[in-house]
Order: sequence, then C-alpha cells, then structure tokens
Amino acid sequence: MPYPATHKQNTRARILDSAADLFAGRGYDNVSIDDVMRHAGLTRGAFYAHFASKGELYAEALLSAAAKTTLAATQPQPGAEREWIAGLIRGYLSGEHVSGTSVRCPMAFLVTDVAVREAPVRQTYTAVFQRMRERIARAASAYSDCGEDEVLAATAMMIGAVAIGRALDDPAAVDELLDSCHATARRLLACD
Amino acid sequence: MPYPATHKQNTRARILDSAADLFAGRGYDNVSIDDVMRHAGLTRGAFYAHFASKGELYAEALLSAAAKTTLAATQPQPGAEREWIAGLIRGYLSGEHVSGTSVRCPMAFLVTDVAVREAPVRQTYTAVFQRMRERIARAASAYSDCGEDEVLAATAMMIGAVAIGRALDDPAAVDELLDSCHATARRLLACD
DNA sequence: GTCTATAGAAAGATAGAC
DNA sequence: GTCTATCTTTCTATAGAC
Repeated sequence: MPYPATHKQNTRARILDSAADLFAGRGYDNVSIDDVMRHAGLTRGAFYAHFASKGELYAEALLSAAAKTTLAATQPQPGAEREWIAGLIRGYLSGEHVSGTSVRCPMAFLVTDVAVREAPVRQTYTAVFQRMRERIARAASAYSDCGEDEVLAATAMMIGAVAIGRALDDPAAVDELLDSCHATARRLLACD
Repeated sequence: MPYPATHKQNTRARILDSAADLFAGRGYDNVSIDDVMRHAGLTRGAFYAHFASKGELYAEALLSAAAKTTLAATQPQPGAEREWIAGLIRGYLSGEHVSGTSVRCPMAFLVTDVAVREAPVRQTYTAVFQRMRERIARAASAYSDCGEDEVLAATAMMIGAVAIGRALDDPAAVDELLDSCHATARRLLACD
C-alpha cells in the first residue's frame, strides 16, 4: 500500500488551499487548473483524481477559504462580544485585508466573480454569507438591541468597502474609504 | 465617400453599448470580442478599426456604462436634493437593478472583475467612483450636514448590497438585504 | 470600415504508463 | 495517485479582399 489513507485527504486540502489563494488573488477565469496544481506542488493530470471539474473546485475552495477567516475561526469570549465584533471590523476594514497580506475573505474578493457562475457556486456563497451574518447578529445581540437591518447593512458595507478598495488604484482613496466605513460600522453595530 | 463622417462614431458607440451590456451581465472574461461584435450587429474583424485591444475596450465601456446611470444622467432640481438622493437610493437598491432589468451600475456589477485588471481599467473605475461619491456629497450637503464619512459608507454599502445581491441565489435573502440597506442608506444620508 | 479566413496561444479535460 | 502526452475547443489578434 504505497499511499497511506490520509494521503489523499492531505493532497486534496493542499489543492483547496492553493485554489483559494489563487482564485482570491486573480479571479476564477484568470487561474488555470495548471496554475492551481503547480502552486500545490503537483501537475495537471492529478487534478481529476480529486475533483470532477474546475467549477466543483471553485465551490469547495470558497468554503475552504471562508472557514479560515477570523469570523469563522474564532468566537467571542462570553461577555466580550463587543470587543470581538470591534476586532472583526478592524481586521476586515484594514489595509492588510485589502492588499491581500492577511487572510482574505472570499465574500469580498469574489463577489462579482461568483455572480456569473452556476448554481452550486452561488449556493455556497449564499450559505457562507448567511452564516457570516448570523454570527455577527448573535454576537451583537449579546450586548445591544441593534436589529437585523443594522447587521445586514454593516455586513454589506464591509464587504463592499473591501471589494471596492481592491478595485481602486489610489491608496489614499482606499484609506479614506476604509476609515469612513470603519467608523460607520462601529456605529451601526453599537461598538462605541 | 462611402462612409459619412459620423458613421465611425456611431459604430463605435454601438460597440461600446454592446460591450457594457455583455460585460456587466457575464464579466470580462466570459465575453469574447466575437460576442461583443455580434451583439452590435458586426463581425470580429471590424473590431480593431475601433479599439487597440480588448482591455482598452473594457476601460471605455466602463466609462460609457457609468455615464448612463441615473446618478450621472440626471441632476437634482435646486431645492429638491433630498428627493433626488432618495430616488437614487430607491432605484439603486431595487430588485430591478440587481436582476439587471434596469440600467446597471458598473461599479457594483464589475467590482471584483476590475480589481484584477491592469492599471488603465482600475484608474477608470477609480475616477468613476470618485465622481459618484462627489455628486452624492454635493447633493447631500444642500440639505443636511452629513459628512464625508456617511457619504462614503452609504456608497460602499449600496455598491456592496447590489454586488452581493447578484451573487446570492435566494430571492428572499436578496429582498431582505436590499430592504435593510435601503433603510440604512436613507438614515445615513438624512433622507428621513 | 467591414468582411472572411487564419495564425498562434491557452486552457479544460482525457488516456495510459508507472 | 500522480505523472506525461494529447485531443479539442476557444479566443485574441492579424492579413488581405472588397
């Protein structure tokens, strides 16, 4: 038995990491299967032992990327929900996030890209968005009476700001945008 | 002289309309030059008499599409700035906008798509964004003292909401998102 | 200016050896 | 499971006729 049972799983995870990384940076269409596999230390041919198509990879990579964001990977200490949300907002609306230095949220990096894909990809995006929204709403409800309106508006604004920030080519304009949205998000989610 | 002086301009405008339409609907990479030209009633070969490359077309189509939005194509009646902004928000955050029935704002439909392009395209996006923001700020300043923070936050939220709405595949979730952002945008821009 | 025809490159997916 | 080799399609861009 040349391949241990965990080998395939590990390889698969490596491919998903590679894909999430490249898709977020360049978009779905500008990344080839060859790119993904080489970035994972493999070659083209091995791809189809793990995924049926490039589209299937996209949906799974979306999930995988979402699971690594701060929102999904941490949770508030009981009684410290306000600080958790404040930290989330700060990290999300940071220059590092927009420039792609830190962990990148696929909701922002791939919004428009997902909108033109087939149903499975959009379903995955929808599920991740709803989870994001619910986690924020739950934490916020622990310390304030802000409603669904504020949570949805703040979420859309944060995703929008990061997506727009990546499209702008003027660093000063990006900073200004992030600062304004940061202040407004804190107000909407009652962090002040 | 088989071609009148205005012929080339008209054809060029038709190509730009076609491109803006298709790019917004499917994204840059999923639209070929052949698609654009056929949709404009022409053939492949004629393209390069008007544009040097597909990338150049993209930047110009972005401008062309932006010029047709309500924001750019109308202006407030003096003294009716509040109503103008309220109408803008209503139209922007409508189901028709998200579904692409009405005029589509390239800022929202192509955010992520623009982020991975070359400098000229991103510069064009930046210029259009700044103009959008300035027009809103000017109108808002006529009736309220809301500052740049609120204008930027509301702009990012509206663009974000439409972009996300297009990615979601659950109509009820889209409606809820639009409603929440609508209410919040009105508050931020002092329409209530 | 617009057409048809085509050169040349890239990428998704498959086949078969190891 | 992973490799190399390849089939096939698609697309940008150019060439040359009208």
